[in-house]
Amino acid sequence: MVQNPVYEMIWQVLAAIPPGKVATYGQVASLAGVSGSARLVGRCLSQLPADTRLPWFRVINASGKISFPVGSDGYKRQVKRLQDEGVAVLNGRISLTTFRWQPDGAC
DNA sequence: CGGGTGACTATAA
DNA sequence: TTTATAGCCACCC
Repeated sequence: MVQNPVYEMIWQVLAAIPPGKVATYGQVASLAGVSGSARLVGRCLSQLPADTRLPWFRVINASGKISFPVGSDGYKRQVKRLQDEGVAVLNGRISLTTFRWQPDGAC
């Protein structure tokens, strides 16, 4: 259950990220109306069920890297998902300038 | 109510 | 470039 509408907003923003693109925690937070609270996004993702349909793997940190410890289970899963969508992960880093999601603001 | 934590970010040195 | 620090907000004890 969710008590806070913020979480649902985050999920909505998350689902709006197109395939082949990525967004940072701060970006998602901003679009969800909680700008400055990137940690909330991280918390929200950490609570997502393993079988969720949401593209949680399209969310990375502002450094263009995956926020999981390198070599961890979640890390490998995220890299696999990203690569499967055509996102290049080189040296554990993602080119934000190339793959960053640029929302059209259509709402 | 207060203190600690976390899949974060921006700024300064 | 990397490290340190402060700010951020919900959740848990």
